[in-house]
Amino acid sequence: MDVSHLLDELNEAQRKAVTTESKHALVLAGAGSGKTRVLIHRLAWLIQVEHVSPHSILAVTFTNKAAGEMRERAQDLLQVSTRSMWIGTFHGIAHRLLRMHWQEAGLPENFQILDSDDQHRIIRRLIKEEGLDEAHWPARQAQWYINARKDEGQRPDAIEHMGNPMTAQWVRIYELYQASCDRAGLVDFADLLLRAHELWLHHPSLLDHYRSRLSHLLVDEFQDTNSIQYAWIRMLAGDDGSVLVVGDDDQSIYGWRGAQVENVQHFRRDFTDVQVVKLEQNYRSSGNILEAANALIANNEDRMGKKLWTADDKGAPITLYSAFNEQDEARFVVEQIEQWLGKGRRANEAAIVYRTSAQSRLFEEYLLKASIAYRVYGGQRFFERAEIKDALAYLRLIQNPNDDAALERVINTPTRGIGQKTISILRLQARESSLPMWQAAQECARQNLLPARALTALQVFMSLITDMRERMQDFTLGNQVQGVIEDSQLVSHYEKEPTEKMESRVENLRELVNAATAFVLPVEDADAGMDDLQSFLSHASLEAGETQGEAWDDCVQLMTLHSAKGLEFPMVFIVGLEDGLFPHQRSVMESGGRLEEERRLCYVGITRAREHLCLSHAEVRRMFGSESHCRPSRFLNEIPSELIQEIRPRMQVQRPWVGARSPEYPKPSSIKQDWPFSLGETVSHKKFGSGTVISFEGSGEHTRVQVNFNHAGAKWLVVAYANLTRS
DNA sequence: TCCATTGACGTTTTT
DNA sequence: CGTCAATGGA
Repeated sequence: MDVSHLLDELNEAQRKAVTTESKHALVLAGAGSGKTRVLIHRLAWLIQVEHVSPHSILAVTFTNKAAGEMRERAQDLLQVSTRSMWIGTFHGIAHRLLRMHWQEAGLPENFQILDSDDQHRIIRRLIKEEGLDEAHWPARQAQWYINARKDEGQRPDAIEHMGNPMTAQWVRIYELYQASCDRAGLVDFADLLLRAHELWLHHPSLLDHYRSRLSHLLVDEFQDTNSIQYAWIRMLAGDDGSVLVVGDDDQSIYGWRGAQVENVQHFRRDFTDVQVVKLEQNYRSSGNILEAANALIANNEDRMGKKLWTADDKGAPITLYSAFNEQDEARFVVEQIEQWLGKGRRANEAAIVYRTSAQSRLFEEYLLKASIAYRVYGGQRFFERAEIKDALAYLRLIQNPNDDAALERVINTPTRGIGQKTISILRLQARESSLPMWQAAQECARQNLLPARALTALQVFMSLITDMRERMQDFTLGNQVQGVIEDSQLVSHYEKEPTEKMESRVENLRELVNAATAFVLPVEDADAGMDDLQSFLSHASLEAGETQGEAWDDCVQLMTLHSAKGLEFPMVFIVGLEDGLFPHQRSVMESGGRLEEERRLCYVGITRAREHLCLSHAEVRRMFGSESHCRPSRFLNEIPSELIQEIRPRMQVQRPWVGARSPEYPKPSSIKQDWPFSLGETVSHKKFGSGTVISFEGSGEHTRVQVNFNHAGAKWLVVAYANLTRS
């Protein structure tokens, strides 16, 4: 068979990875080096050249987006159905296994997935019930503790607390939480992975079956795997499975979430016959940008070591703007974007990237003022909205009345006279008898433990749920959702809210009905024995849906550095490069590689840029209400200065004085009006060619401008005589 | 039950 | 400075 189409467009290193004859392969793929392409082509190679059955391939990623993209691209390249291939996220695949083998996994058939919000509520409630001081034992920390233990594969009984009362207390909370989830048939995200691992651990015959079936494993973003994911891969691979992992240790930015970069090193140790391939040719960024990235990341120790290079030119210099304060920074960035647009470039080619999400606000403000459309990544997701979760909670109760998280959510939403008192009686009863709350409620009714009024209210609620279930048994999914929203009277409940919010909430509920109506039960879910409702609910938890806006909208993109990973833009602004903000204060203080992770984050940011990279920092920034002077980020010093062109206004006006609040305070933007050009603008000169405006001086006919010419270097020119033109 | 005021707190986020 | 959650009064 002619396989040239699989190799033709690959470079040598990529080919080596795709055609490897070693049993295992570790592909160290630098940013923009075509790692997804390698993964896809390897997949196709296995099928078309090595004649591996698609049925035997498992490809895992971290995000649904990546999984979807992989399936799509594989489909395109192979021109055969990818349906029989297992392509998905770790969580998605674990979930599927648990649905198929719920009995062996010790789960009820109708178990539900608990998202982190629900998890938080449960834990908080539990800590209260225990009578613990919430200031001393914050639910957030307990949640973090539990998830961290699960990510390490530890169940409560396996944790040694060695007499440490602190640890003992956390373990106790973990135990209580787990018991409460088990009673309710709830499985949290970390539990999906842990249980999938335990499923094989405790059922060797099942493991054998999957080992012989899934003989070829492909793992994307390997540097982000945590202990349990790594253990799971190892277990599945066994002695005979073949594993190819792709990752970049320099882009490991999720250590704080349990990701173990060490897995990249361990892979070579734990697997035999591993071919290591480094992909270092970059197809994304210009030479200057890559050089900056290389120089920066070289400051990290313990790297596998890679050096990106490109066949392209050096490209435009990296620009650096030192703003007076965060307002000035935002103003500058927006002005640059206006120029970008003025050159006929598109808004969605530009991205503003920052360390903390709170930083987006000012940029939004200035973009709004300039009437430039923008989109902020990482807002609230569709299935996480309160009204959607309420509606889903009713559906979950229909599916599984023991789902305590769902019951607590809607037992009094809309208000139906079941107050805190009644609910705590139910909880108490549930705890004492180790029953889910639904059954505890029945018990309370039977034993007459409630005042008449509360009892009536409770019975109204319970029959509402029971009636819904019976009435809607044969409904289509869309009608079920519609029916639940009607019967629960959620719409009129939300209509009582202040106008603006209410409209979008009601609109969202309508959208939920649309989503349910359009939902098609995926074949693999049907295979795993799920019905429409169960599959829909699982999807809602596992992929909480689009953040907001459509990616293809022509908007300036605003996002944190974390969410920028995997994306690329012709024009990238990395803002807020100040010590304390980026690197973040908390990372500077804590040791243990935190600072190196920040540096990797910066590396990720830099390597998002294709043509233009613009860095900025503010000298004064208002944080938590008070102003603070900020040193430029140490990362700026780690980028060779010859790659950076500083754009620095030489204001005739005094620098804005700190804390000035007078309204007539001269804003940099109003000063700019007098100047024919703006900072950073590209201009051209008859003799010197084109260059960038980097500074101003004087006013009126004496205005001088400093231009850094691409060939002639930096020059001061009197605007009145120089005859500069915009380009 | 609902609204208003007060108080604590303040990375990064996908599943 | 802003947000969110908890508390307390009507």
